[in-house]
Amino acid sequence: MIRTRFAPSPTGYMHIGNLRTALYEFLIAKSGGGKFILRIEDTDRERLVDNAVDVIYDTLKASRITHDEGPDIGGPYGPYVQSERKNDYLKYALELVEKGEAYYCFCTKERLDNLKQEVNGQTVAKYDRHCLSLSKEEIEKNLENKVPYVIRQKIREGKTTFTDEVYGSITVDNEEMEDQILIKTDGFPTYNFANVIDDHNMNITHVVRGSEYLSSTPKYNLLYEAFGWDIPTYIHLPAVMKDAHNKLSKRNGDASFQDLVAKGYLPDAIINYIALLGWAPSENKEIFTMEELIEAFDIKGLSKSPAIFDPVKLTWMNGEYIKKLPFEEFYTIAESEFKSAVKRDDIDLKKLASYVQSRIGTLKEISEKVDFVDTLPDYGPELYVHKKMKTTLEMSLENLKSVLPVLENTEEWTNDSIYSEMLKLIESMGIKNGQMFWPVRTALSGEPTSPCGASELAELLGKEDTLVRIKKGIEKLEKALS
RNA sequence: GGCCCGUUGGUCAAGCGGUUAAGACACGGCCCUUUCACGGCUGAGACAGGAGUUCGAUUCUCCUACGGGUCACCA
Repeated sequence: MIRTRFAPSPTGYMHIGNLRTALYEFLIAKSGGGKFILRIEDTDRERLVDNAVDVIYDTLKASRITHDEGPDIGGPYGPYVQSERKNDYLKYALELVEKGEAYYCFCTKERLDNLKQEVNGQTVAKYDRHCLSLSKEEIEKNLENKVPYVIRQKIREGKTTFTDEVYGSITVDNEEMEDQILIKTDGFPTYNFANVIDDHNMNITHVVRGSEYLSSTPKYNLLYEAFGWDIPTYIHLPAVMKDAHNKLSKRNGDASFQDLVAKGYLPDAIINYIALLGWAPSENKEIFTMEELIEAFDIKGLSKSPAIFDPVKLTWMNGEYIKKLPFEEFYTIAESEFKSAVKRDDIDLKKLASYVQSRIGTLKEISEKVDFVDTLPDYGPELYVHKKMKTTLEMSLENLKSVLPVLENTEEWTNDSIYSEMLKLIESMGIKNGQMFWPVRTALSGEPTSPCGASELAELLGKEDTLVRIKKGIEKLEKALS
């Protein structure tokens, strides 16, 4: 059975690349009827952040990426937090020391620093195996004297080849690798080591992670081989980029999942969009529910090259999701936006919302679409000139003047009756529809575009305000023409 | 710098030796239309460069260029 794991370290922030990795891990497991495990990798005691684990839970939950085992729900392979497995790691490291696959190292930080060299502005260092030649007696003595130590993996000579499901077969000369540290001075394992131990003990069959781990994968293999364990299937994922040169990252101030949600993006849309960043389905389709993603997912569709995160396309997709929402559901999630954007209490917000639903890419666009309701913007008279409607200032003035008494005499203030009254007037004046509707729409909204047409605006704003706004329009036009 | 990986329109991408090189976003035009949006139609736009293999290369191999990753007691 396929078992994948998402193994974030709790640093208080879930970036999009991370989330996409979790998604793919989830999809790989689920599309094969397997299990998806959440494991918290908190071996770096200096970078722990409060509540960071909650951010992880909340994000996964909102994304509908549900884990089958994890710290919060337990499971047969617990504990699922690395700090709670601390003692295990030392045991395994000592097993390797016993086998001659690892050794104690008592080198000081200073000595190690001296090994470092500058190469083209980059600090490069390779451990010189100083402690590999220590005698048993020296080691015993150091341990007795409580000299701080680390345990290092002894890299064997030769070449290491591994197969990645995305990148294919890769061979690296072991000369390229240094004797990496397995257990740190503080007794905690390094990420690489803890990863191998836990993945093995938790029966992880598919190791899925970012392509930045491609270079260290040979070391993983050497570790599996040293223990005599089966090597898992490797699936490395291309990076998610901000632009051609930079990855999406917290450091660059790029949006995290939470940021995007706060900006008015729907979690389902975000997931759908990032699923397509680095993966393509075999069918030509773009909108997927999570169930459909599970159904359609195939490792073969994974890409090798990095993908640039495009907020414009995300916004389009989010708009698609918003439009597809049943109105009541849309109103439930958008109500607060409408309430804070419209202070007037005589407005039928639901009606307004029904007009807005098909016209926004994100929830945050609501306020700019409905701002005109509370206060008529200070628009310029040139707004009345519309090329396609063939309207002019003079014509607009004349038509507003003629529609005013008609509206004043309209008793039943509904869209239908306002619309038909206006049509009657248009017919009697022998003008084009747009030549009446455009000036009215403009006078009522004061905006170049509005979420609905003239009669709907009139109904929405109410008779009193409608008449006031048309009179203001007449004044404005008269002033402009004088 | 060593090693590893990558390179199809502005972006996401299909393609897996023979195609008029899909599709989506964005962009232009048209239609629809009570403005805008939606929807429909349509246009422009790409195989990094060079060798080789082959009857035939976007597809296979090599080289070059460019880009990314990695070289920690960080993950």
